[in-house]
Amino acid sequence: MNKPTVHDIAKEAGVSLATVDRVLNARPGVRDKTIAKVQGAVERLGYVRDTYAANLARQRLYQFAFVLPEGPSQFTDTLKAALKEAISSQIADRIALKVVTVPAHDPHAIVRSLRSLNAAALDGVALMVPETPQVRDAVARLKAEGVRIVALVSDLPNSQRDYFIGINSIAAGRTAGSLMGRFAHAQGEVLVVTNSMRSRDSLDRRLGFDQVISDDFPHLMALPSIESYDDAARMEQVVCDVIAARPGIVGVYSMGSGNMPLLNALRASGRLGELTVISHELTPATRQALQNGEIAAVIAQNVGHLVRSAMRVLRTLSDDLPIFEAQERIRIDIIIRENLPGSR
Amino acid sequence: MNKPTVHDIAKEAGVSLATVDRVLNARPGVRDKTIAKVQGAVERLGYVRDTYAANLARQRLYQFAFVLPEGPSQFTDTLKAALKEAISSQIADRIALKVVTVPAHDPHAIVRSLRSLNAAALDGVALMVPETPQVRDAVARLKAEGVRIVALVSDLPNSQRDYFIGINSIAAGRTAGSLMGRFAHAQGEVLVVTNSMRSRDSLDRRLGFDQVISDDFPHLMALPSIESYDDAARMEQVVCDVIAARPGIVGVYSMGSGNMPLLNALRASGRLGELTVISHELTPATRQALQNGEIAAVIAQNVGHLVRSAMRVLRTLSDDLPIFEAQERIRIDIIIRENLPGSR
DNA sequence: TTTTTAATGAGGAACGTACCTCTTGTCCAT
DNA sequence: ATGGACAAGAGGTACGTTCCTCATTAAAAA
Repeated sequence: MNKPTVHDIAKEAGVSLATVDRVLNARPGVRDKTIAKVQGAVERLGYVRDTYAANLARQRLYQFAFVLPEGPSQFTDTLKAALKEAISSQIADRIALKVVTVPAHDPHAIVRSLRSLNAAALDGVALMVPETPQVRDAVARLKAEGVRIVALVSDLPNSQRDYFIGINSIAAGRTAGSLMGRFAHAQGEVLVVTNSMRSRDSLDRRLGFDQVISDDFPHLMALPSIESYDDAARMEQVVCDVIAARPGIVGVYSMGSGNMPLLNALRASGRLGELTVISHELTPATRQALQNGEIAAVIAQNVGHLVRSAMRVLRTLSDDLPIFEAQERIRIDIIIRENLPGSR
Repeated sequence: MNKPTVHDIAKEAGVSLATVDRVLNARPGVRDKTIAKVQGAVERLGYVRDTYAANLARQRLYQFAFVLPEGPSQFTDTLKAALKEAISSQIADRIALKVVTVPAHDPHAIVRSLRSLNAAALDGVALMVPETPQVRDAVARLKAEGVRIVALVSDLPNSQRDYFIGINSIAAGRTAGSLMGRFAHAQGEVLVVTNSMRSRDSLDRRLGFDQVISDDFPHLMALPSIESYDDAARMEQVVCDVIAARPGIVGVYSMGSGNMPLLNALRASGRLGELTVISHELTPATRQALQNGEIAAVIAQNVGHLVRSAMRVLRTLSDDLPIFEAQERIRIDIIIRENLPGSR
């Protein structure tokens, strides 16, 4: 028995091809009774629309936009690289991609960018921006115009996003905490650094980290967060000072970007060897530090999966098809020197 | 500028559609000079064949077979489940799948199964069997008949497989060793258990594990491997005995399947709380034990990725297309309680 | 030069679906 | 009963590719 086609459905339901087409594509002009007949046939034969033939016929070109934070960040750089790579693969078949970068900390500029998108010519948007009331509104507007919205990396829990693709930040923080607790044997303090605690991701990571440290590893004490506000020099200076001032520090948890200045400061302190360093995101800097044994572990999300998943989900949403959740779940990767993936 | 089609190529190359088709599908009857003209046009326009339209026209149905070890193993069970799930998704579009189970330790039975496959009606085979001379020959025979071969989970390095999908066992062993060394602080011995050291995977994992332990963690000493030979009762008994006899044991490394009897024995010993247990493969048993805090970490490979990758690679090989390696690389997952993925 | 052979052109049908037009049928209100 | 509105049928073209046949041309062999 071969895969049933629309013709088989028509025969089975005792209606014409045109009617089957009307039902399948939810076009008007069909009685409820007839709709039921067709749907019955669909279920009896186990018909599934051949998406590829459909897109071929429809001359479908999915128009997606990726909105990413601009500015120098190794993480977004790798993300963009993954995006570029995906474009030239089968994954991006029939997908026209537009990448827009926005200043991450300027909600108004973000909204301006979102508004400048031509919603009419757009099927979906993947958004990696902090959630603000303005963003929330912009998302609602896009949704209203029929654009599918996917939150990427950091969720927009209070917006009308259709899907979130990324890892749970609390769980990521807990993972970091657990590794820190097990790796750092000696009693002592843990330095926690981040870009900015104004971001929800950082807050959640810190929350998860603290939960685990205080519950399971009483020999450690997590210090208040140090924030760099994207200022590498400042970060380096502050970390240097704190490390010098507090000999009780046994571990460092880096929650966000800016691992390069952090590592520079730690190297300068001469105490890197005795510290257990755990950071987020696999970038050239953290990869190198892992290899050197300077960082004990990196908590990461596979950017390749991230962008492929985003494209698959946007496409699936655009087709009003159900999402295969198991395939889209992004794992919290723990990376140490020994399981560091190859060249990419 | 839209995606170029065969018609555009024909125009650009100044030949007819038929000739373009002959060139693209490597059919005979075209002069070298003309082939060059067409290929030049292809490159200039950046033509990529629309695989879906092609398969539609060709009425292509990929015929793949998965050859998996039979017998009670939670790992192969999850693998089969992942396979079943993939079949009902878009991934398996135009793929007809046949799953064959073979007794893993009987090379002749494996070869019989492989021979019983109708090579003429088969495009590709994914093979998860130990490599023996007989298997090697059977693979060569299938290859000769034009069947693409992918080694799954354990490689067939000396056979003519087209691709290997799985993790590097030495690296997996090193990862386990590194975690063991960092998690188990106290000086002591590490018990190493496996199903059988006759399997290359176990040998390699042990090799990697020992490298790291002896190089980086001199406070630990890995004991000789205990083998269960698929005999749960025996495994339980031996582990019980060894645990009782050696109070210096601080860690347990389980390299293969059979985590259930191992855990039973450890629970019975009453010393599970003080032991650092690291095992392979995420199964219901190891998942439960992770959640209970009985196992410290699991080294895993994502079976979902495994089967999806296998299907993608087989399809790509069947189409004589280049493989997008970065996408097919299977990561060595480190799973602890905190980053245990959701329900599946 | 003529014959043979190989290389190429021209055109069309098919794959499963979408979407279009035009026609026919059915039912209800007037 | 008749018009109108809506439901359904019938048939077509298109999408990009494959694969087929048949005709034509150019080059090599006789």
